Amino acid sequence: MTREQQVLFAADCPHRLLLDPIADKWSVLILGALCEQPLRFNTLKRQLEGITQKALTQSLRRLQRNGIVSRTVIATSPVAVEYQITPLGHTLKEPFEALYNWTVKSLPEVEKARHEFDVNGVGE
Amino acid sequence: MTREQQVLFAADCPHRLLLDPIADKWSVLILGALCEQPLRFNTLKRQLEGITQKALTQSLRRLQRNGIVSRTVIATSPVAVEYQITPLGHTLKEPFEALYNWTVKSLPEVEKARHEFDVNGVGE
DNA sequence: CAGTATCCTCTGAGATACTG
DNA sequence: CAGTATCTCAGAGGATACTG
Repeated sequence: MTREQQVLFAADCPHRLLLDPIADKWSVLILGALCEQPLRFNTLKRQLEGITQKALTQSLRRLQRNGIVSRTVIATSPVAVEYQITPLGHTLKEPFEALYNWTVKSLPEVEKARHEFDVNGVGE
Repeated sequence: MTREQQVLFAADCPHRLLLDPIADKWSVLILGALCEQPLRFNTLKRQLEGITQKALTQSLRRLQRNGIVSRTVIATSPVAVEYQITPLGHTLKEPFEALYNWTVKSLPEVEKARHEFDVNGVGE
């Protein structure tokens, strides 16, 4: 193993750990929505069909803490809260898209492999 | 939201779902190890400090089913089983590295944001 | 050696109700 | 509107024992 890869794949590497709170299912979807435009809590919730209030709050807090989104309270009545992607958060778009492009390109081959496996089993 | 992004971030998109069984913690580490050279079950286990037999077996099966690694039984006594990355699996290296490079570049700014958040709270 | 099989724990996701 | 507080419950994951 090269030195580069030892670092790249070390389990406790702080760089890799950084992805854990950012790359989970809901966070990626939130990022996608906010990349387009700032959104308020309930608008966001409506856009992410299936997310619970609790999950949305938790994800937003995590993203905010990591500097990926910002939270702005607008003192109307009732209060409004706007979430917005930060410049740092915006730089995530490119690597995420690279990964997404891989899935688009590879899905047919993966599906072929799955079918093969499901028919032939683990192989002896 | 552009059409492209609606696709990119749709929760039930089969392309995105493809990442779930591949991009989890152990799978990435296994991929990293196998990228260098084929390895046998217990060698792999020793290299991934902290993984249980169960988790390793499960991850390897999942990766095999998705066409990312291949499994070869060598009929010695006792039996040997060699795991090897497939050409398809190898193409994952590049997008994964792009993401890793992002973490390296962004960690300082993220740490600054975390500190800020932990001191000032959510902000009102 | 390379796994299966079982049991057990314990987090964490979801549903529900409440509030400034 | 934008959350917090509580409860419950399934299931992921660990520890242990067994096997071709």
